[in-house]
Amino acid sequence: MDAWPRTIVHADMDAFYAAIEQLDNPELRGRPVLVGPNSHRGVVLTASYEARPARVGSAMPMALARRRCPNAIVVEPRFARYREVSRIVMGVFANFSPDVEALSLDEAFLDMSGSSHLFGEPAALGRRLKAAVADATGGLTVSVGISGTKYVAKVASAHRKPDGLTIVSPDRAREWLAPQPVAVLWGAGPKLQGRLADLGLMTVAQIAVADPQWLVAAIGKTALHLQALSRAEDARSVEALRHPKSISSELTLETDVAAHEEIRRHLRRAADTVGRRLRKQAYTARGVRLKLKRSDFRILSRQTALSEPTQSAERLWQVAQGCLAQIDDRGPYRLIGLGAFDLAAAGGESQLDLLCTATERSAKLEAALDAIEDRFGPGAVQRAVGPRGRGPR
DNA sequence: TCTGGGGTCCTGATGCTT
DNA sequence: TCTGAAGCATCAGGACCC
Repeated sequence: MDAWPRTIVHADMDAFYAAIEQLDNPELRGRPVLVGPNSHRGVVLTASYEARPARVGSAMPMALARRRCPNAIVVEPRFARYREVSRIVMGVFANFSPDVEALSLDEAFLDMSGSSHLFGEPAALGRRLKAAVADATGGLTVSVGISGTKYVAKVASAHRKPDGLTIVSPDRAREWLAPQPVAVLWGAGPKLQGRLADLGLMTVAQIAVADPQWLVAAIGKTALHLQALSRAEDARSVEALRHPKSISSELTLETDVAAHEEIRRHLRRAADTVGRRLRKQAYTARGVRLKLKRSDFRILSRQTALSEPTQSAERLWQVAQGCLAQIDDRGPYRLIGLGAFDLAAAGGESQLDLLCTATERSAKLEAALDAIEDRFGPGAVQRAVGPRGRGPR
């Protein structure tokens, strides 16, 4: 079929975390549910559809969400459970296509090009995929968008939520996008939307026909990317195997801190977490980045390139302390984070790293600590038994 | 209203090399 | 030997996404 040179599916689970809580606990069904930490600095991770008429949604401060929706039930997130259901959902997707690109726990792209003989035309394929997900999960719904590019498929899946199925034939994709607001363009967040509005550009159609030189002069090279999307041009393929470029851990503190000793303590926790993830996922890092968020929300960061790749928490911590020493600022800080970047598949570690890794912790203990942090949140082990990764010598 | 955590990508400034 | 330009890499910060 000429109109469908490629068939790309975007599948996005509806209010995933909240829907799982309602699935597991019948008392929550039909009631407004907010999933997120119930701390004074927490934000909503997911709001169930029953809560959304009260104008609450993801990333909203929990305190505000509770004011707007006082009858909502707040549920602490259970990421281990969400990962478990995610594996089931991804397994369903894998039954439909060998090319599945997971974007997060609750959404994925599937390349279904040339499989109409197996699953039928796009509408039939969409219905079968939705039914299979509901069947495998005990009733969770997924919104599906199908088109000829990743971008249009993604916009289509969000078009009719929840439990939607939107099919946009590639030959009318540009026409379908045209009347939509610029906010649907991937990469146009609140800041850029404001700048585009200042230029009188409110719809996708206006971006599509704007003079590219003028647009680049006005908003920079991002303009070319936006304009390609506005014309439904997106050649990216579905990539089943993607390697992470960085692994990080950060924590917003209950109260701001300024003392270096306390900052170092939090860095130790972050280094333990990042080191553990590096080892678990079999990567080494050649760079360490320290991140501090001041009370006024200004973010400071310092990074250091390593001469030797590492996956040792001890090494990450040492380097992060060096980064901390470079910062000429007294704080206080509300967030402390540590990231490892310039990742490579592990295998060529130095003898020193292997020694560090071997002596730091056994794999069994790692798994147990993982489970504890999953159950009780980041930093739970440190809160209970003190800084991790400094076992008896 | 008062703003999480884990990521990716882009941009401008700066410093190094040729 | 010195200097400036160009190209490139790195760094810090910002915006964005889920």
